[in-house]
Amino acid sequence: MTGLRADAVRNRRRVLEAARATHAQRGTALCMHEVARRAGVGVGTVYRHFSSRQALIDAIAHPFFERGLANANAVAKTEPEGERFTRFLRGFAEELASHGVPGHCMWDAPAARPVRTELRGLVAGFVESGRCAGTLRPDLTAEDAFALLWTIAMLIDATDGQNPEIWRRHVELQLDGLRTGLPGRLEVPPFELDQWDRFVRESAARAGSSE
Amino acid sequence: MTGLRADAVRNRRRVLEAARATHAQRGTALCMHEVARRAGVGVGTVYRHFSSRQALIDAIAHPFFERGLANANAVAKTEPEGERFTRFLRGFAEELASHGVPGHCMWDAPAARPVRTELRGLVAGFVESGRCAGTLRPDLTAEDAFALLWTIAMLIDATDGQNPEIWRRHVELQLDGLRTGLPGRLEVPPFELDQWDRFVRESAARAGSSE
DNA sequence: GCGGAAACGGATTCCGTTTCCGTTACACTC
DNA sequence: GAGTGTAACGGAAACGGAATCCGTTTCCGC
Repeated sequence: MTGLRADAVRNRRRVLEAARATHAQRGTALCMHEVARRAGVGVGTVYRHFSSRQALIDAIAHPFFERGLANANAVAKTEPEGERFTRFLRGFAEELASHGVPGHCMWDAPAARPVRTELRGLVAGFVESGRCAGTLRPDLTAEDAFALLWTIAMLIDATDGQNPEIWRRHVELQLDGLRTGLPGRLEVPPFELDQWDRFVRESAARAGSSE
Repeated sequence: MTGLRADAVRNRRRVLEAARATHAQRGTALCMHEVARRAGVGVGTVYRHFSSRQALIDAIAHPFFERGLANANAVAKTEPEGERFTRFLRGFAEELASHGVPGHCMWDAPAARPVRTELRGLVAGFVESGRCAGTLRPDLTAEDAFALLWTIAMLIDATDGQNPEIWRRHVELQLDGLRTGLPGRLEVPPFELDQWDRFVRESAARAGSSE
């Protein structure tokens, strides 16, 4: 990244800013011409820095995951074990709703991979803590939590965080349903992390190709 | 619809068949040229019958809802009150996974509106029965169920029904979480049907415009 | 300041949707 | 069964947006 020429650095920053501004208005339907125009550069330059539309959106997604991670770290530090997952999920949803969300795509954005991995580790820890503390059902897995996060993100993203009555209610219903209770054992086995990874990759590819 | 010239009727049928075949292979990323070629007609003809790509996809969505409705009717007739919602949701998910699903868009497809409305009424009935029978949590609303159906559909649709380990597990986790148990009262109020309708409309529009 | 590598910009290609209009052939009359 | 009005057809072309290509410009080490 360093070793870039001065004008290149400047333009890269401008393009990113323009992309963020455009994304804020148009969502993931942003158009490369418009980003270029706003940044005061040619389309070619946009493509020099971000090899595709998708790559540009990925780059925008990065700060979102960073905030998520900061959030998760705060939760890990300040919340009691039994409450961590609940607090994290609520915060995640609010964050998703208030700062425009890159859709499907963001779940596989290469730029954000390390951050996402770390975030995932923390979430897995929250699930474990909750189970040990006896506040989450004992057969809940980290992967179940990831899938849940994904569906909630879809619900929120579908209308860019409008309709809070709907997604807040959904989140609470979920949280309540995951508590320890008298529900029976699930007859369906848990799935593995790499199955989830594959799922995310495929769904992102599918969403990308049709867009 | 009737009063159409004989050749028009024939072509309309051919286009629909071709569209279904193409959709089965390519998902909602089908291309109008290809549909036209397969149907042995010109693109113009496709557009005469279906005013846009979206309209064509809507038309494909119709039979899906009809099968869903048939399914729901069967459930209403044969299953005990307390089990209806569970059985319906499982069947809905399997159906979604096995017959290619039109994505976001289908939830607002005008062609399927009457069928969808009827289906929705039945689902509301299932929720009510479950609550009365004491198998579903008493604060669950029909609208909660619709939102749940939507998120499950997204999960399944994201990889066209591949990854059954993931979505089956998710469905069972949901069903188990909705049972009567000792979970607390939700602090978040239920939302209204028209809020849900607005949500669906907006999300479909958003998904459509970016495709 | 000079040379050449790096970066630029936008015309161009590519690909998919949608429109438009000259042609075709159905259906109805006599 | 020929004649006529018109619904329906087909496909060429316009359009819109992503991605590429290449001639031009700018930077920076010497």
